[in-house]
Amino acid sequence: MPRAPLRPRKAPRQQRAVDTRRRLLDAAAHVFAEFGYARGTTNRIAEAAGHSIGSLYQYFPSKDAILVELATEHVHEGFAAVQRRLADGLPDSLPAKVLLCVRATLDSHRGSPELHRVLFEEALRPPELLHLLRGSEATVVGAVAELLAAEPAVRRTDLGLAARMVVATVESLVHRFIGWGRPEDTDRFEAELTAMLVQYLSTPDPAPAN
Amino acid sequence: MPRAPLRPRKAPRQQRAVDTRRRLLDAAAHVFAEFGYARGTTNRIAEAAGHSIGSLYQYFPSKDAILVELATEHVHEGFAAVQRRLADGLPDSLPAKVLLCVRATLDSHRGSPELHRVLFEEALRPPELLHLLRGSEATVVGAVAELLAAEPAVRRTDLGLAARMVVATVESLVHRFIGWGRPEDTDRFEAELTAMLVQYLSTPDPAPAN
DNA sequence: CATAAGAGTGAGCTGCTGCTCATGTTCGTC
DNA sequence: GACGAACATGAGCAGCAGCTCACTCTTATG
Repeated sequence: MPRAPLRPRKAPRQQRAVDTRRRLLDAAAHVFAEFGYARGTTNRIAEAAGHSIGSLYQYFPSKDAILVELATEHVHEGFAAVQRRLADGLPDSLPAKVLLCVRATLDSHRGSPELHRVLFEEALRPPELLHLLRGSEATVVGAVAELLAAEPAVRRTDLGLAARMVVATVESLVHRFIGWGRPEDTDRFEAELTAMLVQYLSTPDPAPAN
Repeated sequence: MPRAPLRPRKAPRQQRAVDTRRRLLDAAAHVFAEFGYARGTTNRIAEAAGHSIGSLYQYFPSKDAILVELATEHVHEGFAAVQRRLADGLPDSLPAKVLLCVRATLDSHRGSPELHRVLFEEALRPPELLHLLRGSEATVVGAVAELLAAEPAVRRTDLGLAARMVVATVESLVHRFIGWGRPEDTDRFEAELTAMLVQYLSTPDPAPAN
């Protein structure tokens, strides 16, 4: 399993090549979601895409490269979704803002929770993936920290720490809920998680013991 | 990769066989932690244990069986550690109780966070592992729910839900912190997480908007 | 139409995986 | 010390993984 460069060895120039590349990527998403990374073989991906294994290696230099590409797309889509939600305007109250974050995170997991699991938990060996993850996490934490700074209801002193706590909590619990919870409990879960975070944020720092 | 029964094909009867089995298991823990499950090969495990591959298959019917055994041990050790902590007596205040849970969870992750990740995130394909996980989680949630019920400071009405939220939050955030945080920030993290949970638990259910 | 480059193919190579089994070594028991 | 059972060995097998490459088909362009 030699490490190969992750950039495509050939860029598609005709439309059908673009389509082929897309079909391969979509098939990879399905195959990884269904079989996991180790058992999601490149031959299976090519077959699921309705193409030969040769075509796959025309556009992706290695199996890892497909994974990284998929993860990159997923992250970018997540950011785009948040932008779209923010286009309607940022709500006023702290609970509403927190709820917005929770819903945005729920959205980005809903599509294919299994794929999400594979991308960001099972197969985080390729260094490029780790970089991507850390980078996007840092971006999100930064944005949340700014959001908190502009919100008078927030009483925490260390906003960087608070932002990291919020992001980690939302990300982790949403992930767990999508995986194990029932869809009809979503409203309940949203409310519960939002309540927890709002309480945390609006409590002064040296938490008074009981 | 045919599915084989997970029980040992031969029980050790002499002391040296017991030792061999232990060495193999310990080596597996190291190898899985270092290489992950897919690349943590049985040959590598045997080599790391200083035994031949044949010996490995005397005591474990398959690679999956080793994983499941390792996970089972890890879970049992976790329970035992909590029992030990509780032997000193259950503290009075809610914050102290929550802090105890947080510390117990920190303990069980500290040993080898990478192994923990492999066992409970990367390689959760074998059905036996899933059963183990769900079972132990249910046990923990049940215990926490009872603990909450006996605590007057808790104002949540749905204690089952609250218990699930607490367990999920502690488990997830501790895991994240161990993986990414710096050891010298542990006290800070403990306090922050405890504060968050205590605030959540001691707030009445229909969270008043701001 | 000619033609060159782009796109697509799939048999098959290399390497490594989980695992077997025929054989050798050590132990407990008499 | 003899002898059977328990223990340990490791060359090697079957199978499949990622990936290559010599080849064919399609398309854009003159």
